[in-house]
This record gives sequence, structure tokens and C-alpha cells, in this order.
Amino acid sequence: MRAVPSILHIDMDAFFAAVEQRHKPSLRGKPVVVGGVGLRGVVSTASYEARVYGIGSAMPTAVARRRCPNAAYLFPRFGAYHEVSQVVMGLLREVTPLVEPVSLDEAFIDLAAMPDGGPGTVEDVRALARRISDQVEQRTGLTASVGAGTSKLVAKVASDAEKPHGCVVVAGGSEQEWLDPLPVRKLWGVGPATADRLLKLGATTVAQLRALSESELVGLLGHAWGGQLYRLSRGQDDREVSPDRETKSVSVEDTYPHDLMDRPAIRAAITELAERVVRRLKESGHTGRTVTVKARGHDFTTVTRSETLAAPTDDPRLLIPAALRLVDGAADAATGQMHGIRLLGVGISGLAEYAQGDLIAELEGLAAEEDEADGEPEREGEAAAVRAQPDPAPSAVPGATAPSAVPGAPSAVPAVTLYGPVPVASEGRRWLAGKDVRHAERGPGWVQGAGLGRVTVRFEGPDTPPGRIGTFSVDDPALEPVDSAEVARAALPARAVGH
DNA sequence: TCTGGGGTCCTAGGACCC
DNA sequence: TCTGGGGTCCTAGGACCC
Repeated sequence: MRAVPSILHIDMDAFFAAVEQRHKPSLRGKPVVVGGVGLRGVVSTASYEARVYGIGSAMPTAVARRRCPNAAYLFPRFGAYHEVSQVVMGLLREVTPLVEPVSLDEAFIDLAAMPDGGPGTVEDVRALARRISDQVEQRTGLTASVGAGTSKLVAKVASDAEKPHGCVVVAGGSEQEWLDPLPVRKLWGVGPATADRLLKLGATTVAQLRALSESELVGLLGHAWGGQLYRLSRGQDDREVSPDRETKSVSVEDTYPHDLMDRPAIRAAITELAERVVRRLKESGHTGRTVTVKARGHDFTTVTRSETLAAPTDDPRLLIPAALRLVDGAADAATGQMHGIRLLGVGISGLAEYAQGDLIAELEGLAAEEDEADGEPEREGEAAAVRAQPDPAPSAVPGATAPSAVPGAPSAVPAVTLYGPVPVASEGRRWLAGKDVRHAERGPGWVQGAGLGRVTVRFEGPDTPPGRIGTFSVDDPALEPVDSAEVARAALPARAVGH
């Protein structure tokens, strides 16, 4: 545990509303509410003038309008918020290289990572925190609240303590004393459900929470969270400020102003959402393996259904059908087969950096279809047959053979490119995926073969147990047969790749 | 009052493998 | 021959945050 409170949390005050007020002087000093303005909208941010009327985040806009009809109700302009956010984050990066943005309006920074080692005393920290706060105001015209502590938890709670425009520094050694009188709800991660459970054990303040034993908390809240809260209530928090956290999932969802009442409307909506999420996935430079569909019924019953593909992909021709396979079951479960759907969503997780693995996912996806079609049982150690489909353009795969590049192939004729070491069928059931596929990147086992007609590739991958050989075939009667021997020969040395 | 949209992390059970 | 335990993956749901 560090002695100097060198972790800072910077939190912009009523950020979205403040940006709007800066943008439009006529809104200054007036109640401003930013959020969904439609029938089913909720408040994202209320200006301090609006909070006086009891308006707060996550409140239905309809309620807010009743409480303060004269406020300005504005739809969020994320582009504008993003720009201001960049200015703030840039400023913080001038102070220290260790900046962890939490959201558009919030970040942790670690002063101990400053080139000169950072401030050595509480007073130095206080002076620097004030200077940062002043600079934010100068450069953006907006105010921020700053908290400083020896841990993320304390810094976060401190920034919230004197909002707006607060600056609270909690000296090393005084954390526990400072936290004790606070309601448990102030601790980061304690929401309504946890607070309720703690209340049953008689704990409403941090001091009372601290009187509980670790085993009591674990019994109440589960292993991870119980233990964590036991330590947090003592000001013990060794989480680092980490600048580049990986994205774990991408998702898109819509609440519809009027419930969707029939299957065609639901399927059309899910297709549109899936297209959007794939676009976002590609923009982020990722591929993903698991598709999740979310549905919420008229009575707010919310369910998810998910499916994991064999390998990460960003191909809409695999992802959209996956979403469509899931949506009927999800919608039925959310509505009890009656009434409408108020929300639909599509998410993709199991992300990987974009790699050529998506092509293999494509092949696997097609294999799954043929499985259903012919019902042919797979033999031990043998992969599913793969049927080429119209238009499987390999697109941006590095080194992929585009359909048009296959000599003599009509443009509508599919070409299939196999990369090696091609994932090996696991017990004949499915392709090894994800991490295994990454072994396929370049190297002596790299296989590329374009197949027209029936192409059967026998191969062994780096992880193939002795004696297990996968078989891969592409079958389309409309195509000319090609010699598969070359592909097969190229595939076999793949065995050496993994050593 | 009637509940957004984007995320993260955790739990628990079942399948499967060794 | 019968039974066991641990690890990993997948799915579904829930709590929480901004």
C-alpha cells in the first residue's frame, strides 16, 4: 500500500448537460435534461438546476417532465461529448502516462507514474489536484470533481464526496476513519441489491459493514464479491490503474416506442440490429465467437439466448443467421408467446483481434448446416463435411483467394480457401477454435488451396493427437473437379508446426 | 413513475474430458 | 467393473456502473 494518496479520480460534473449548456448560452443557469426524449426514454444526465426538482439519472423522462415541464429536454449528442472527453483525457496524459478512462466523463490517473516520481506529500498532491481541476476548466469551460487516495476505491469515493467542483484528498493512513461514517451505498459496487442484503445484517454504514466477518460476507454475497467487500470496507484495494483494458464484448440494443407484435417484424428488427453490431465489430478491428440475442417482453421480462461459433468471425453471413436462429426462442421466452416485444438486442463476445480465423468459422458454420441437412453421423476424429454456399467472399482475409481469382470460375461460383493447420475436428464433433486457430498464422504449415468441385483435405494440426486425422470436403455438383492432392500435401506438414 | 444503452464481472449448473 | 474428482467450456441470469 502506498503512503502518498497518488491515485486520482477525475469526474466531470453533470457532463452531458454541462456540454449542452456551454454549447448554448441560453441554457445556462436553467434546468437541462439530457436523455431519451421519446415515449420510453430515461434521463442520462440532469443539470444541477434540474436536480433541484428531484430529477436524476435513470429516471423515466416522462416522470422528469411531470416534475419539471419547463426544463430543456435534449437528445444526447455523443459526438460533442466525445470531443470534450478527448480534450480532458489529453490533458490528463500530459500529467502522467498512466491514465485509465472509465467512461467519457471519468478517469483514474496514477501520479506515481509521473516522470519525476510524482508528488511526495499530501500537500503536493492537493496542489496538483487543484491545478488539474483548474486546467480542465480553462480548456473545456466545464468543471470537474477530483478525488485522491491511496487506492482506486478511496479516490473514487473522494471525487464524489463534494460534487460539484470538489477536490478531496484522503491522506494515507486515514482511509478507514474517513470511510467509516459513509453509507455502504457510497462504496463502488454496492448497489440496491447488495445494500438490501447488508441491511438484513444490520449494516448501513461502512463502520457497521466492517464489523461483519469475512465468512458472513462471503455467505451473503458469494466468494468473489464477499471477499472483495470485506477488504474494500477496510480501505484495502490493490487494483492498479491500467490504461489499456481490452474490449470484451460489443452490443447493440433498441427499445421500440411500440411493442413489436409479430414474428416478421421481430426478425426484421433483429437482422437490422445484427447488421449494426457487425459494423461496430469491424470498426473496432475485432472478430467474435459468441452471439447473444436479448429480448424483453411487454412486462419487462428479459431473457438472453446465446450461441458460440467454432471460431471468431466478423462475417455477417455467419453472425446474422446465428442471431436469427436465436431470436424466436428468446422472444417466446420473453413474452410467453403472447403480447409484444419492447426491446431487442444483439451482442458479440469472445472477441479476438481480427485474424484469418474467420474463414475457418465460415467453413465450420457451413459444416453445421450440412450436418442438419443430411444427418450423416460423423466418425471419430473426422471433421464435418463442408458444403460451399453461394457468395462466401473471403473479403479482407490476408492472402485469401478471392472467388474472382479462381480461374474459370463464374463470379457466382464459390471458392473456398483453406488455411492450415486447419483446425482439427475434436472427436468428430466440432472444429477446434479460437486460440488453436491462431497457430495458423503463417509459418511452415500455412496452407492455401482454392477448391472447385469436390476437394477433400486430409490434415493433421499441431494439436492433433496421433491417429486423428480430420477430413474436410467441399462439394458442389455445379463445379468442376480439381486435383485435391496438392492441397492435401500442403496440409499434411502442418503437423510439424506446433512441434 | 414505469423503467435506455453501453459495458464489466460473477455465479451456477451441465457437458465433457482426463 | 464401478466410481470419483478436477478442470474447462458453454449457457443463462443477475448485479452493478456510467
